[in-house]
Amino acid sequence: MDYKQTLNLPKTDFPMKANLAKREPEILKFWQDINLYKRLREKSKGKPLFILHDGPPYANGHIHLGTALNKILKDMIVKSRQMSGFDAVYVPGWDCHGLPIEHQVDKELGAKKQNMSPAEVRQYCRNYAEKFVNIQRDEFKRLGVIGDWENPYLTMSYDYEATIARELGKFFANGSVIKAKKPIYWCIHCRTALAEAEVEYYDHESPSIYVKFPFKEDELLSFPELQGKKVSVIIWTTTPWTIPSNLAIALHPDFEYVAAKVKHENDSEVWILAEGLLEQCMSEFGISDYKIVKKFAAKELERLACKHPFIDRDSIIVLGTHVTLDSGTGCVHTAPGHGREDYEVALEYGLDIYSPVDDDGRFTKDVPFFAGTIVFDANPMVSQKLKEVGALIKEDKLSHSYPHCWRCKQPVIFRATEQWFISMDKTGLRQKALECINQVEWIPYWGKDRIYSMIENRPDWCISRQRAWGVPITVFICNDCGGVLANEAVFDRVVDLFEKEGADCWFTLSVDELLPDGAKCPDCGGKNFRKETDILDVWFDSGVSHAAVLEKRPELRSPADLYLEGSDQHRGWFHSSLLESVGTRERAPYKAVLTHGFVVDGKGYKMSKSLGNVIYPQEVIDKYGAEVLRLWVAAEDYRDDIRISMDILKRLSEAYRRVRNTCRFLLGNLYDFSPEKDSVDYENMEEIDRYALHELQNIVKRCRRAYSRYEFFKAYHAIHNYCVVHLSAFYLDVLKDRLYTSPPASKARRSAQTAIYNILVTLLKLMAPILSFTSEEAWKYVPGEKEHLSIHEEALPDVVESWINEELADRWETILAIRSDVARAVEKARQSKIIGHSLEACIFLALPSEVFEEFKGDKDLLRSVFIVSDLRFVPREELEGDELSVEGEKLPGLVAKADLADGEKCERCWVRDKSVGTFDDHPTICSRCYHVVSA
RNA sequence: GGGCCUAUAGCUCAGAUGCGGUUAGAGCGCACGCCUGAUAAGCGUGAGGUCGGAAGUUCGACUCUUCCUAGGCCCA
Repeated sequence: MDYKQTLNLPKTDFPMKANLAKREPEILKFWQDINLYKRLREKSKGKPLFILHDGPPYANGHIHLGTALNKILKDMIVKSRQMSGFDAVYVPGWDCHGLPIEHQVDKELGAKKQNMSPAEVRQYCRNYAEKFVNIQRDEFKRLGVIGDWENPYLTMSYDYEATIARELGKFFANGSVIKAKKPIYWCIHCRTALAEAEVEYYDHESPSIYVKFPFKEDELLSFPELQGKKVSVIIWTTTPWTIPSNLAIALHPDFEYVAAKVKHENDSEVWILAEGLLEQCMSEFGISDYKIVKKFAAKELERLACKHPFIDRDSIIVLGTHVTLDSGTGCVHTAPGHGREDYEVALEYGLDIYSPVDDDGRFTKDVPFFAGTIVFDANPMVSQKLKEVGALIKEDKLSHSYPHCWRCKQPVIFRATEQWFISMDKTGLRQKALECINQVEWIPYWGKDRIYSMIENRPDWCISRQRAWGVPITVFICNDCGGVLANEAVFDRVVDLFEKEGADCWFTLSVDELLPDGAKCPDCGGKNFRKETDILDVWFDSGVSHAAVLEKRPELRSPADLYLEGSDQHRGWFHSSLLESVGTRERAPYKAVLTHGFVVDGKGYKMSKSLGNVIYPQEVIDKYGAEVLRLWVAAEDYRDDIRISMDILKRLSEAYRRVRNTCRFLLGNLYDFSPEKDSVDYENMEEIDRYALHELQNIVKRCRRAYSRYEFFKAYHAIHNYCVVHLSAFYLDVLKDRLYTSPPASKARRSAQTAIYNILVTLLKLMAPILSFTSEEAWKYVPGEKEHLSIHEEALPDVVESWINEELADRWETILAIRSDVARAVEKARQSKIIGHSLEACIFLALPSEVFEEFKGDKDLLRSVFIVSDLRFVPREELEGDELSVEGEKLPGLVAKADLADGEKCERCWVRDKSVGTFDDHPTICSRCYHVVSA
């Protein structure tokens, strides 16, 4: 007889092999077909809202691991909150305006662009953005991210553009917008102002020159020892082209300066520089023969005037704490129109913000010798000129970190131009923002310090750009007096038009069509206007998303519960959103802000094409499936840098298989189980099954706590560990005998099935926010009636208090300790070739007396837990000295030994038993099986 | 150059409140073995860290301080 046929072996169609690359799209289609997002919304009506407001990625290019990580994290949060009883609405968005797209379009259009109107170029940009919105949408959906993908928000949609204009109007109305000349980063190649966020630093080779600025003759009257001498201040610069714009020389107020007598080109001269740099400079100049003739405190030289080396103009001495002794001479060449610190110190001293450079980077007509020259080309010419006038001490080259344009990668310049700013202090914006920061929960906590110091120290917000693809600064300039028309009526009119036609109409309609009736210049009463042609910084666009999305959509609200982005957004979106919201509403647009780190390679280095360590999401999806990518996001502590490598992914895919297989085994043993009909009441369940349910509650507790704190790595470890240690290696292994050999409908078997059914359902729900595909796939195989079509409509399991039994847990902790020591005894016997499978063993066990007292009546329970054929309690002395015996490690005082069990192996249940061979009609099976088979 | 952050076994994370105190724990991977009724599965055993480095505070530090190194984000 084939006794195997009489066993209840596991059966399931749930495949062992995931084949995720193929199966995931089927599950995605299922979600699409049932319209999961819509179903979730309908079923969640009336539940408390949880709003995770999506930060809009830029609609350019394909997604990368960073964006994938971000979206998966958001998805796991939204799903876990949804399953925790919230109505977790998720509206994804895209940032559509801005230079990168315009740049790409420039490339595609090439020369054709010259003949196109701004409106036509904008249409091209719009199409370009739309294309990548669609691409990225598909890529995000492929990751299993559930959201309102049919109705995302786009910063280029008409209503969004109208909101941008409306919000800008509020800043004009409250008086915080100012127009000012200010040095800003300027890309002469792109002919545009760049935000701080738009420059990147690369190494660049610059000239390095030391230049003499001679004192005016009568400036040194108070220093008799310098009378009649040729005295100069020595400066150092790596931008010779800014020398024509020099208006001052900055010294540090706390440094000591010296006048040193030197011989230079056969002339006796006196040079002034910082004492701390004297030696270094002299050796640099190759001058060994010098003598200090006087020392100064910087203060003594303040406001004295030097002569510009080749222009008839003074250069006065100013004091500034930005001066350092790291390099140069301690005397800093200051061109207020060409440097941030130069500018600031110039404001203090009332100097002109002089910047005689045009949009193309050419010197204007005011500049003698170099008018019309591109500034970078002027570098050698300036050096030459300085040499001619005898002002150049030394010329060299220096490789250093220098700002470059983020798009064209060309070096940028600092240049003062007329720009629009939102003032940080005029209306107290900075102070109010700092106060609001304290109202927000920052996760991790140090994010607060980070953004606080950024807001504390940032300059005014430059909101204007000289480009085409963006929302215009919708104000009018009076042709007669240059006054600005930016009142409520203007903005109301523009907002109306934008809502109907989009911001493009600013470019297609005439001034008269755009102006509200009866518009007059507030300054001169004039009626002739031109449009401002600058557009807004795109950070302003995304910064108003709380107004354009959270406040506008009925299903959302502001402030959001959570903003979640990479830690770079402390200066980006968190920052601009805060300023916009505080500036117009006096409160932060978010209650909490969560940040994650950056994706780096397996060694902790950032990913870059040049290092060749870039991994693309698509590679991972093709090879392992999006599920493994999700598991990666879950497994890593995202608050730090997040490492990824093919090795890490391989590990994760193995961990995935383990979890999947555990689910499969659970399913396989439920093929004939109906939870409604076959469940056994808790009180009637076997002890070990009740213990399993107790342990299950621990994992529920751990996961729920982890989810509530967004600590997915803890949930992942808890789930994985549970599957491997508790289920696979212990509980399920022990259960096999009972599940397989008992009569199918016996209470013993139904008890086990009741436990594993509950375990399975609980486990799948706990997994669902992370392993969204697999939990959904397995959900379909779970027996019994289900209320919902998708597991994502279910709630996370609650802790079942009545299943918690600490007393039972204590008892089983001891059993597991004994089991662990017994396993070592079994292993010893195995190594000695006495047994193979543990079922061949009989365990001889000596326990400490109090433990023995507790378990002496549980021989058969322990036997089954050890998965052996026989168990005998023996006195300690009987085992001591036996080379097969093992001392207890987990349970000190225990001694255990494994030996071959008596009797024959039952062909059906594989237990060795003396009863095998005693039944004439079934001579190869044991009495236990005999009763099952002959029943 | 400045601000913030990180650094525990080959890998991913721990030791539940951003607080110093028994021989630093898991899982994975690895090695060896078993099983062939979870089988491109399953089980067992074992070997691996002195907590990035140095100094200091302390009766005592992986946990506190300083400095250094490496890496990340932001800024210059």
